[in-house]
Amino acid sequence: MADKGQIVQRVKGVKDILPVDSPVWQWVEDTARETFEGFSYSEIRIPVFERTDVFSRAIGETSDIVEKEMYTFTDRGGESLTLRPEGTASVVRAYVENKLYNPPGAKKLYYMGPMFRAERPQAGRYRQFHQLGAELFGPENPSADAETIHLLMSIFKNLHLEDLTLRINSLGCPQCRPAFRQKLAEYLDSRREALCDNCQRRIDKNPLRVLDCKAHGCGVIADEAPSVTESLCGECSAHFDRTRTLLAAVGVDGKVDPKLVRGLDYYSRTAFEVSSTALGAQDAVAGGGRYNSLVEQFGGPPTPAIGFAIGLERLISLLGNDGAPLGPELFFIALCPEAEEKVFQLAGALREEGYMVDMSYGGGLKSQLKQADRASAELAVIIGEEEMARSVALVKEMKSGEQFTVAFDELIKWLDKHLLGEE
RNA sequence: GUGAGCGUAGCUCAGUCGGUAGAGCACUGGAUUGUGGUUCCAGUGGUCGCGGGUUCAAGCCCCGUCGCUCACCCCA
Repeated sequence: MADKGQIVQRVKGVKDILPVDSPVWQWVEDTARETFEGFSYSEIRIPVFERTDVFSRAIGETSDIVEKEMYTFTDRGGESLTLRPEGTASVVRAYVENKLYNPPGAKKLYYMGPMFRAERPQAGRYRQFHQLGAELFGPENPSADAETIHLLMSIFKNLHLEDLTLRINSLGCPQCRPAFRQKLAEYLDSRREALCDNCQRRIDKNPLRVLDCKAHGCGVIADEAPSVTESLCGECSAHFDRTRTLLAAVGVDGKVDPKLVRGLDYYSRTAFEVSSTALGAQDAVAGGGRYNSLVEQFGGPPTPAIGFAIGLERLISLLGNDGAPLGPELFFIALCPEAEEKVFQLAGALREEGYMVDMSYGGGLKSQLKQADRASAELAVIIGEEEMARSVALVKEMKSGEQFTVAFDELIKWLDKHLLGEE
């Protein structure tokens, strides 16, 4: 089968997260978890694959994701399964299936993990990428919308990301959206010739998408198009205003953008997106919105919900890589077999004490010290024949070059004092 | 799915008109038989992505192919 000795390459569009990069990932994940906890969220771990219809039902049969970007396969039982292209559909499925709507009230869930979309890779776009998302089920009040957006912005703030743009919009509800859609379609039809080919097709299929088309001509037409904001019904309008008032109260300023339209079919009312000019063409770091009918679509009781997802690769590319991996506190060097046994014993004891300990696996003193240096160790602990004979270790401070002779029995106490300043 | 650019040492890259495969960093050894990180000296390291073609001769030109990157599309 496999060609012996041939290098196997990773699948197109996937990435290895290497040791140099993992500290940043861990920091982001830890910071996000802390922030979620501060907002009383609990983690939910959803499967990486689902029955295909979980996604086609939630995201919309005609969306690009479902039509051409899903990794779908048939399992041994002949069932169609799909690697999750996003998290919301699975969380909703799990919410309904596990009856998390009982006891009644708000349910706050977050998740993080890999997602899969068979797109052509590009800067900020991969076939396996990672999302970190949150879903709030239950409340319909604008306070839920504002809190969710505040949570999202708090995560960025805690990661010290400042230069981000938050745009918000209201897409209306089943009561007022059809009228707007109609009005927009009529306007666009009157300007049909000036639109790009793609948008001409969208006039009937999904006229809202024309609003965020990047083609220059379409942008001009979109600017003059009837605005969603003016077409909102009284309730939607009040909901949107209240959301913005509450956001202002926590110091979050989002730019109202009537042209913001989200790609997934399930959104209603509040929609938002966070982007960065530092990202290139794929400039959205996070996006989300309200989806009030999805739980019902999945067979649950009518339950309004709102959520967002953050793209981790994009977010991390904004952070830069100033996360130098931490070296061990101690690096043991043995110069003879007897010393090696002693090193095993001492290193074991110190690891139990909680010290970060590494050791060499052989070589001369010179080469082993070089290894300690390369590992960025703080202290090198050298034990050879001379030291064995005297029952002492030679402890070298790598940065200064200063050396100390410490009796084996005294080593832990000496280190506590030297490294931690404890008596 | 469409388009463009790029594939040379572990890494970053140079390679003129088609004429012997290069540099810096890294790595190994020595100066120093038990002392790293600085310095000096020496050395190892190549399927020039892969396959074909043109040519006396191809890293360089031509065709194909694979990969990477960026953009369109779409989205996080």
